[in-house]
Amino acid sequence: MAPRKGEPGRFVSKELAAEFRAQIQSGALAPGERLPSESELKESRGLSNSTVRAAYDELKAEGLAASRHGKGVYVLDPKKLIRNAQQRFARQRREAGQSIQSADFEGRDPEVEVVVDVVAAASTRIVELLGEGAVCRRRRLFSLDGRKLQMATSYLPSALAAEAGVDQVDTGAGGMYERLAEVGRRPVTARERVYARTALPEEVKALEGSPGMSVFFVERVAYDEDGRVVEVNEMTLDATKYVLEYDFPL
Amino acid sequence: MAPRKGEPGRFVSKELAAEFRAQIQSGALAPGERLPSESELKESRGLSNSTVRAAYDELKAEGLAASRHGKGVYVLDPKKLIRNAQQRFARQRREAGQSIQSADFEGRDPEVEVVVDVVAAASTRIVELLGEGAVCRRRRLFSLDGRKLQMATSYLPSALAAEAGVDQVDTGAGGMYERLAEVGRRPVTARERVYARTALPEEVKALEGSPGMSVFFVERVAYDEDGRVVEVNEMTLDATKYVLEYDFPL
DNA sequence: TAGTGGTCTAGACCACGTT
DNA sequence: ACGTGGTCTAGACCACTAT
Repeated sequence: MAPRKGEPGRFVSKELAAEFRAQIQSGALAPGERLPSESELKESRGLSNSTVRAAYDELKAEGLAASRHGKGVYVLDPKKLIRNAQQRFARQRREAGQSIQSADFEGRDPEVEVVVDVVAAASTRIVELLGEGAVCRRRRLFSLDGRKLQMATSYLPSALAAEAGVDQVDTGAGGMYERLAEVGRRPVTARERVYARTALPEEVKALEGSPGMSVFFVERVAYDEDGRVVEVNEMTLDATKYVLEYDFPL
Repeated sequence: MAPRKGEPGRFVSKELAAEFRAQIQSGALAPGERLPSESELKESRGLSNSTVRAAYDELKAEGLAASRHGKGVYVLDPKKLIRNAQQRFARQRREAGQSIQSADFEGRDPEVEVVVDVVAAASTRIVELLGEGAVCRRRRLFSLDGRKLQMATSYLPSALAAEAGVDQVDTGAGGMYERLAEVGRRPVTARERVYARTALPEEVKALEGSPGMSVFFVERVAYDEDGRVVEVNEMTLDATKYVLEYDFPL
């Protein structure tokens, strides 16, 4: 066949991707709809399966579509959860007895799976931030409507964690930060560093996404009044479902 | 051949990627080094070129490596520029006559290409934020050491842009925000929304990156004292080269 | 001209989900 | 059993970079 017809730089798979991209963005293909199957396109357009796959891989990486093995490739919903770093910590929410994380979900009911384990060997980055010695690690997996959204791992100096009683699964009304405040170590400022990259294979599995999906990696460091680090939280967020929002003075 | 040897779920390309990923992260393969060529691996391991490519594509998407057509695949430098949203606007820098953007580059000498054009048809999102009518669009492309880092497009109400004189290429000492302050419309707060996804083909070309690379898309909206929108800036940043940093009170 | 990455074909086989 | 996505092969041809 003629894989190319015209000037160089025009590639069948890119054009096919562009075609579906346009249809998705114009709304001609609505969220939840199924794209044509590989074999369908292969036959109707005289392509090989790899070419069709390359096109679909592009759309999946951009967060426009996702595949379900054995079922098909589906258009994703472009709506995203807005995670506002400051609003999540608003005083009225904390005092109302809500946990910090629940503000992410705008009144919805997130399923949170909590794992607690004390870790002897922390990463060099965690040791750099929290100092030496064992740290208490709290790990959470957040879901909404059965879809995995975010993994979060919280690190604290082990002595502080024990003192504040946050080495338990249930940290009580107001969440962990209230417990820290009660022992005089209230976090008052935070710094977040945001990275973006394609998900590693294990992250794809954990978040139940497609290979090629983008993720945010967020490192949040919380400081008390004296500037001491009281918590480090490493988060991996599905970037196809999240927008990060930050307000600040100029 | 035997493409698989053992339990299912083990894939040659993923294992190959994991092997090089480990070597890169351990430092056994240093930044700037060349990975084995496709044909080399193809022969030495009895694989097809597509399998090797799949492995390298994974590394490229994760930002660990990048390919140069006709030359080879090279390990990327994991060091990143830290873009602190607040520090960029620190008063002392502005008053010292520095432009806002230059704080991104930590004393280095960025090459900035500026394009100015007035646009009649703005996107619906821009119209939603700035109101109707024409807007003045300033477009910049930032490079460092010849590597493209960031594209930024700034939108302002056209009347305001003309009044403040920022429809020129050179916005003068202190940059655009000082010009706005001089006409009584100093921006005092901002909100940034951060998206992450795989780069579109045109973005890959503009940033001179590899297909599959991740990018940040940042929408910054700046408000004056009265809460009016004075500027919207849409930025696309190479996520393999940038970390976004935000400080805030809790 | 030789070596490299980039795209594509034609076909095989596997794993998942449904009927 | 059948259709779907996911991986892989073996080989072709093109485009870019160097010599």
